[in-house]
Amino acid sequence: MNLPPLCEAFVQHFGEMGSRWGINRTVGQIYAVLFVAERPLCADDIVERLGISRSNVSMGLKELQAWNLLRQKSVPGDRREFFTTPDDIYAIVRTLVDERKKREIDPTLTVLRELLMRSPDSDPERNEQARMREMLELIELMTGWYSEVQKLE
Amino acid sequence: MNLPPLCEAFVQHFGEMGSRWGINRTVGQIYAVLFVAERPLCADDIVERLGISRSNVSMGLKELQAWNLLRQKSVPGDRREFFTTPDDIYAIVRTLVDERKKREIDPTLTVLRELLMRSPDSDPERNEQARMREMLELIELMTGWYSEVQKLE
DNA sequence: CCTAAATTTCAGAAATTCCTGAAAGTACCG
DNA sequence: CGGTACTTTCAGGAATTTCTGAAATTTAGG
Repeated sequence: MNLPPLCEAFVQHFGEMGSRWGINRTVGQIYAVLFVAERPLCADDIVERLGISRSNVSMGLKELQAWNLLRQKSVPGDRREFFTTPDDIYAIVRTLVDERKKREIDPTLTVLRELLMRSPDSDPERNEQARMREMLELIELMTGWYSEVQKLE
Repeated sequence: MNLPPLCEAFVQHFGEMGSRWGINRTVGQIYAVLFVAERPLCADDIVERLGISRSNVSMGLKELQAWNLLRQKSVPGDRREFFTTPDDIYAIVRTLVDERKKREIDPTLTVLRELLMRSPDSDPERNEQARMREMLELIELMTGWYSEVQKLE
């Protein structure tokens, strides 16, 4: 890793946290590098700083874009793409929360609705159903609040 | 898997979500089984319902306990341990959020404080430092709010 | 079109995580 | 104690995820 000491420690930490955050080590490190960089970086800058393969960087950037966590800058007369994280950290956090909701909550909401929709009340699994319905209602309540809060912003 | 169809679908879904939630498939499935069960279950009940090895269940239960997500019941005259999820789903969610904060946020808070503490302001990495400080301040703000809300409950 | 710079894809190697059966541990009872 | 019913630990095999280099694809000039 080819970074000054403070940055290196920061990047290492984000790598380790990456796994706990459902992204992998490399993706976490790429984000950390972009986050502290004082100018937009291109893929090869990241290769150089992290000492990982070019293709790995490409995949990592793709994943971060799928998470909506990057801004793309192009420099006129330069064919390469440059990337930054949004300047406003609060915006980053909002995006993170949104995306996690999309991946971690919404699918469950959908599945619970479907399951409960198509099973009759007279089911032999009546009790289990009640428990699932309870869960569904709590999730609906909480996502409802969340989308209210989102509107206010 | 030895479960009635609605439950099986529910359990399968929680297995798949498990990975997105930082626990693994089996642990997710174990929790789902306990969640819908209408009585406390012992380890062998879970083995039977999920068709996985006894030792895997043991490890899964241990992990769920580390997450504080189980209640333990003992039946007098029976040597086995029985487990349930808390009845109050809202309590489950609170625990989940607490534990995730503990694993996903608090370590970062600690590391950032340490890093920024020991590097002088005159550092050549002044710019990167500023960005890290910004992040630290936002996390402090947010965890501060969170502990206020916690007190109210 | 053709070339060259840059990016993406992807098969399989490397690393990591998960799962199992066997063995060891624990606790209770007679 | 010795036996029994249950639980935990753990080495190593199975499965999954991550990473790489080589090849394919895209893009912008000339």
